Amino acid sequence: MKTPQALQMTTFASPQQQLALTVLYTASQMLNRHRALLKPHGITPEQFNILRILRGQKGNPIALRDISGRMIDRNSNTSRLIDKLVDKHLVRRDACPEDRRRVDILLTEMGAQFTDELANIMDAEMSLLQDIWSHADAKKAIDTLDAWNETQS
Amino acid sequence: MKTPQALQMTTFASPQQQLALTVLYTASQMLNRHRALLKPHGITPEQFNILRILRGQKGNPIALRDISGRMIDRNSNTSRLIDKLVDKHLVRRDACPEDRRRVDILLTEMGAQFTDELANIMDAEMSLLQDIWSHADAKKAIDTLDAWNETQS
DNA sequence: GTGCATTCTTTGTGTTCACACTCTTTAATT
DNA sequence: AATTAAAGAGTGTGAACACAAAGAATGCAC
Repeated sequence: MKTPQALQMTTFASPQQQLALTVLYTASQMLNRHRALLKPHGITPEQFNILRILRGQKGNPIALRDISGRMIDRNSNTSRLIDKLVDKHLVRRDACPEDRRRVDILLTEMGAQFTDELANIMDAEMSLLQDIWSHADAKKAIDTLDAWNETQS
Repeated sequence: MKTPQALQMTTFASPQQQLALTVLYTASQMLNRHRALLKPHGITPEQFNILRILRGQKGNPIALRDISGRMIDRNSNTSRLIDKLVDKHLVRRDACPEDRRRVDILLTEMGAQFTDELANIMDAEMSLLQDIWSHADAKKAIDTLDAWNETQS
């Protein structure tokens, strides 16, 4: 019973098509798992994604547009996600001196501490992957998926 | 430059972790692609997913509960998605004679024809995958991802 | 039969997303 | 310098989702 139950009943035209559905299914499950892990801390995976990007800046401000570029889902909703984080006092909005169109985003002290705690939890979860996937298999699968990603725009 | 731009700046703790992010990223891109393909026909990937399941039934009714089970995203919103399809006259809701808790879902004639047209478009898209992934690579990647899926509940 | 847990569907609420648009500010063109 | 084009951030709208709770129907224990 290797194939997930949700996809079992389907007959696949080709392994390629099956892989496409497996990727969609796996990503959905992963996101659910992350959501469940973060929920007790009152934050969503989408919001945590932004916190993680800001954490990588180590205190330096970053323009909102650069955050959008590094997000998994490029969306036009970064503003609204930042709103939520500002409401929770985890993040600060500053005017950018050089270009007044831009807005710099910065972790607050509280936000930095909060992000560190969550990062530990997520790192622990991520480290479990090493028991599931071998080094070589992971690299091989990355190459395969990236071959498709390259064809996109 | 094989790695997608959105993930380039990140330093990965391990290939395993990189694979996890690559899966999330790839799925997001795939869904965007499907959304763009279906949009001119006024339907979303989520709605088409249901139509495709119904098409597999070849005219036989199927309980709403079974549709939920076969969807990529198990959600509690199947009712509302069906609502949209009923509004478009693509699908019919019938009372289930044996168990009055259940609701049978059935493609209308118009829905069956509409689904066939869309299925052709999506099949054409899916067949492009064969130029990108080899038979063996696809199978290998499926095995890798399923190894993780098995660990989930 | 009566009571009670279970199954199945629906609905309320809040969040996130895509798409399209506006507004302000900067850059480019002439 | 004035006009036009482009970039960046925010917002209105509709769709989909998770979570939770409701309601109706079934099955089971007693």
